Amino acid sequence: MKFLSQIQPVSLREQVVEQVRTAIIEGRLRPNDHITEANLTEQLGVSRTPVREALILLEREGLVVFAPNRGAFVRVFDEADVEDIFSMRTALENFAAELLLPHVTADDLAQLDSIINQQEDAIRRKDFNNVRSLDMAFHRYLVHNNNNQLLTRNWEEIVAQIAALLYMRADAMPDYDEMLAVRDHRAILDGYRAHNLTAVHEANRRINNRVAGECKRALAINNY
Amino acid sequence: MKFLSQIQPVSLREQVVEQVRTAIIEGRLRPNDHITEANLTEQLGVSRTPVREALILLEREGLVVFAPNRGAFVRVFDEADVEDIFSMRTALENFAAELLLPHVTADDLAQLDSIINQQEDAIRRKDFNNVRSLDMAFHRYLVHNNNNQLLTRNWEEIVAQIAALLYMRADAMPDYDEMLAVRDHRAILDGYRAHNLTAVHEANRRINNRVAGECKRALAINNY
DNA sequence: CGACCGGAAATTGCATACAATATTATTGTC
DNA sequence: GACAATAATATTGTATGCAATTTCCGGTCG
Repeated sequence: MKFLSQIQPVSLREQVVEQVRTAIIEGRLRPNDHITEANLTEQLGVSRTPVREALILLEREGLVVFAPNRGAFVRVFDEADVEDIFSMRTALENFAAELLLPHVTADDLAQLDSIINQQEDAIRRKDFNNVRSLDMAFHRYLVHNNNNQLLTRNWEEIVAQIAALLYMRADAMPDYDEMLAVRDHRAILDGYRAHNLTAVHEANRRINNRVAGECKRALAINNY
Repeated sequence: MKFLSQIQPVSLREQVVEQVRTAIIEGRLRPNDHITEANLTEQLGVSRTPVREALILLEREGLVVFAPNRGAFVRVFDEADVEDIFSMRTALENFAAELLLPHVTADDLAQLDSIINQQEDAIRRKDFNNVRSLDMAFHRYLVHNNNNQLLTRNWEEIVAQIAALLYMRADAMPDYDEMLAVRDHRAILDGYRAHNLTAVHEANRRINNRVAGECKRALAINNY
């Protein structure tokens, strides 16, 4: 009987990608910050090669941009980017709903409900880091459950960009009402409960439009 | 008045990506072929560094896979991959239709019609390379016209994988009726002409399901 | 004749060295 | 003191070197 999973060597490159991506998503690296290979090399204690390879991957993910011979900068999103990101996200989550709705189980619904309740608690405790990760966990559950690798990958890529945007929104709008997200999630969950695809699509669209609008306003406030 | 566009230095890395990707898409590199850095270095006359970086990017694109310490291999798709790819493609092209349909112009429709006619001609002349690129051009027109960078990128990534699959289909089914694609494209175009989103969605779904089925059978025939 | 062991070859993963380019600081002139 | 020319610095882009791991092949022993 198999009770252990294969050990995979995880390359330095992937570890660097992971760390820098997390730093951007968590807002320790801010839009337009200059990232030099030398700096990362120093902080991480590895040579330029894996650092460089990691930056190239992050560029493809849309989290950093290169200025030729000048280095990498944390990507600054403009209004058009925000529009693209959220409309694409809507499309992907609607697709996920099409895949999942026919097979959704009672256990799935219970899990999702539990995530929402934990998020509500975290908001009450003002534990905002957990709020964010629980918010993501809700959507991630809906997307990952379909076992469509392409969907998962494309969604994860977008969600990293969104995470960065949400940190910016939090800066611009310090007294943002986090409970809105909880209500939104309940609307989506209700759609799944009712096996009503149109309702899920409608909820996704409404939510993403709202958040996109907030991000655009936040961009303006932080004048990027 | 601006009449020239900026010249951008194109890195060796990108050139290598381009060449290897094209080789895979055009079937000069076949599924499971072993790609070594040394081999590419030799053929392309550049050092290992840009070659290596290119392979890492191609892995992210899903065109090659790495076996740790053994090298890169051209990716072999299985039935589940095919299912994922074509269902995702349907989702993306349906999304593209949502974006484009409200703004589609008479000129767009004429361009698309012209592409279809050229494809029909190419089939009659048995100019199969052109058939393939015209087929892609039709879909690409519909996707690129939306100016949604994310959509474009995700679609291009998938379409590269599909191109590789279609070469495999051609091997397995030498007397495949290429005219089917022409009829399909006309169905899509009719949907756009009638400003009927549901019709476009329906056509996309039907077409992608058919082609996915063909690719799965081709996989079995070539026993991958 | 087949299984097994060992070493050579192949191959990547990471580190470092060198070259090219862009930015910044400095110096000299007016 | 402002400005231009130039030198110095910072930084990437590319090439090469070295170590670790895996595969392959030949030889030896049962």
